[in-house]
Amino acid sequence: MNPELKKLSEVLKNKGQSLTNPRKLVFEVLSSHEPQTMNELINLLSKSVDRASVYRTVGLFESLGITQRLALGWKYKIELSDAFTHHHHHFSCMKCGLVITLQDNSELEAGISLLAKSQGLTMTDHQLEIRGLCQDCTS
Amino acid sequence: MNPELKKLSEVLKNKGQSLTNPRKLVFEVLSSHEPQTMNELINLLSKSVDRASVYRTVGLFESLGITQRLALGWKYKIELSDAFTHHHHHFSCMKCGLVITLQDNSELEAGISLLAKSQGLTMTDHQLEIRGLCQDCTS
DNA sequence: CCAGTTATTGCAATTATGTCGCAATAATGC
DNA sequence: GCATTATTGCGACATAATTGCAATAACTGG
Repeated sequence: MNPELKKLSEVLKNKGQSLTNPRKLVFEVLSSHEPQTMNELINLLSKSVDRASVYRTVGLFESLGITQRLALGWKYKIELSDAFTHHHHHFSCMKCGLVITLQDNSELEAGISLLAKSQGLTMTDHQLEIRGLCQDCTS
Repeated sequence: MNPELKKLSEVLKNKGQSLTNPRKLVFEVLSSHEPQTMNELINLLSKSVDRASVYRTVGLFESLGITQRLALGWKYKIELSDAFTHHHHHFSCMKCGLVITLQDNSELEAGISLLAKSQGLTMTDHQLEIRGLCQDCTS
């Protein structure tokens, strides 16, 4: 079992949840692709997992902090949370829909933490989306 | 006519669009409330505006840059864009659902612009959501 | 490693959300 | 005001998401 899957298995066990086949499959798709819309997930898994189970699995994963939901462009998408990938932000091209993952930037991160702290808020998580035009669409 | 509405009227006229009653009403609800989900909008306006028109109006507003769509918590919500309010970010409490508007912070903004520029991307817009626990839910 | 127990799945039905065509209506320019 | 044109509301449709329940798969202790 690959290390990522092992981690998933542990997280699930810790919360009293079982590692089922549908859950493995959803996790694998999320591990190996860009952020997915629900429909993309459902289509990719259509032969092996039922629609309803994809919804239930994503719901579970979200409640356990395994995945997070982002608004990118006009649709919401699902991706693994920071514990399973490294923290990053996104750019979406509003013309062609391209999504680009942006490298972490420690100064920016520090600024964001500070902003939360200054308001007495406990930050568990954050997401930044930059919208605009990608290089191809700019020219 | 209040100054905000006047501005709306001008923007619409500039783009060859008319200022209709449904559009005024949708705009007024957005002006006077926190970011709204589509359903909140539809329910608040159910006596005066048809569902389909709310969708069409929000679509129009988005395409004209009057409103923008945000992912807050688990749902996407609609709010007036920066031209009609001042630029800001959001905090969402993942326990009670409270949404807090965070003051603009010029250093943070500069960092975000820089990040986009360094990748050769043209930024038209961005949104930051900080998630966590509000003061009440922390204690 | 097997059987019993319990959680999870797949399926079908249902509900919620979003879109579309079209006749009736309201807004704009003159 | 009146004619012209865009917009609305309505009903029908399409898509997305949720639910109940019987069948099935995963976990536990022996």
